[in-house]
Amino acid sequence: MSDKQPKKKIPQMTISRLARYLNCLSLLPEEYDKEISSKELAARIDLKPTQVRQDFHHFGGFGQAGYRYKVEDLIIGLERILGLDNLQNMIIVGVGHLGQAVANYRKFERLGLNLVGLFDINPRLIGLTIRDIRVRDIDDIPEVIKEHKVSIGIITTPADVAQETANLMVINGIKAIWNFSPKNISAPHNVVIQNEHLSVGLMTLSYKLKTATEEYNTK
Amino acid sequence: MSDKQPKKKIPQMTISRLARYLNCLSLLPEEYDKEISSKELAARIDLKPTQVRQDFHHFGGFGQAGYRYKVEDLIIGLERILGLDNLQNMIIVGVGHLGQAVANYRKFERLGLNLVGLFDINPRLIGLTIRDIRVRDIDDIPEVIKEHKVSIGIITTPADVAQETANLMVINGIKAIWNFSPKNISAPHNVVIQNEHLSVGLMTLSYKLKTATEEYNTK
DNA sequence: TAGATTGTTAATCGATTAACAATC
DNA sequence: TAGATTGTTAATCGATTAACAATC
Repeated sequence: MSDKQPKKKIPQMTISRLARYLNCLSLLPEEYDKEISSKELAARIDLKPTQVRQDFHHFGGFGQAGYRYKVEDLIIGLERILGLDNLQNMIIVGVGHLGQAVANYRKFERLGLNLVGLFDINPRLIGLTIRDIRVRDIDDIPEVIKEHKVSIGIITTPADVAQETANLMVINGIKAIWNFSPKNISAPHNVVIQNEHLSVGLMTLSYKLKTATEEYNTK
Repeated sequence: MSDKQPKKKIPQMTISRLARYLNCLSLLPEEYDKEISSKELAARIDLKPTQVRQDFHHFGGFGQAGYRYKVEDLIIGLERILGLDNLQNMIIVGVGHLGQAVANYRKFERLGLNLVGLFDINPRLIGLTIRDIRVRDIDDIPEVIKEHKVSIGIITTPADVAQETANLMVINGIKAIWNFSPKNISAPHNVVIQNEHLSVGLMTLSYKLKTATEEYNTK
């Protein structure tokens, strides 16, 4: 009953929540090792139980009326929905601090994401080894993409070369781009782009701080 | 007409879009130097003109019927709404690659956000100077917060010390926390928290890649 | 049985889009 | 005037929440 393909488009917000459910489940303490209810899961990430069940309902549900969810079933189901069940190879272009920070992100392996290449133009960085991967010149990108069937490209370059980096990735067949540069990049519509714009988060924080301060001051 | 205080709670999505509007406006090419229409602005970030006007309407609007928006008015108005018009001081705790990447983020100054302290426990890092700021021991945090009236704390520590770092910030009076560690942190409800969880973005990308591939395969 | 649970439909709520008067 | 524009209300659309049958 948990294998239904969704007919309708799944809301973006539901996808974000699925990611948060999965995160939460993988960090669960001992006592929830085996089973968890929608109520308990919801409480842990500050949502309502019906929200959890409705989100799962898009995919036919992961449990059975009367029983609580089996944690293992949830994890496996969510991973399959999110496409984390089959291995994807990734490269990082731009090995400054941000690129090295991303390269050292510990969760990649567990998510079935495999880093196979690091690239830069800076001769000082080329030859360095990070996480057992040697930093290579960007000229080697086509070769590595072909050799490892890379599907995901991560851009951690300066903004002014982000677009040409994306172009290079697209030409060589990359299907998804995770963009950390502050500029929006464009690509053919069959290439998926996820922008990670720090400024949006920072401005949101600033807004929350402002409104919280105002509330406090008028009390 | 652009100074109305909103009575009702502003949707989170509206705030994110305001941030994107502001971003877009600050990157505008010459020809839009002076004025821009809701249609043009919307097109640049893939939205509908009515969405833009409705978002602005929450705050009473920024223009006048018949005229296009004055870019300068928009920028000033959005900055004020987002709380970017008065200076805030920030510190970064954790000066690994991620911390250094954030410290080097170029937009801070323009957004009225002022980095005044860098902290770590690693003796190798303490004493280093980044962006004219000397890395200090975390024991100095209380002193610096008091001296500079720091309101924003940025956590770029490993996950296992994220919560205690947050506690230290809260005790010393910090009002907003920008958390880059993969763990959710908790704080009193009068302290604002913005989590920046990479895994959510990465899982979203993975989901998009999966569904795009499926579509392609069934065509 | 009583209490707790999920799946699922229906009701509510909120956000986006459309329509249009007012203005230039 | 005709065309373009914003502000603002109304209509539509979609997402969240509530309710409840089925199940344990």
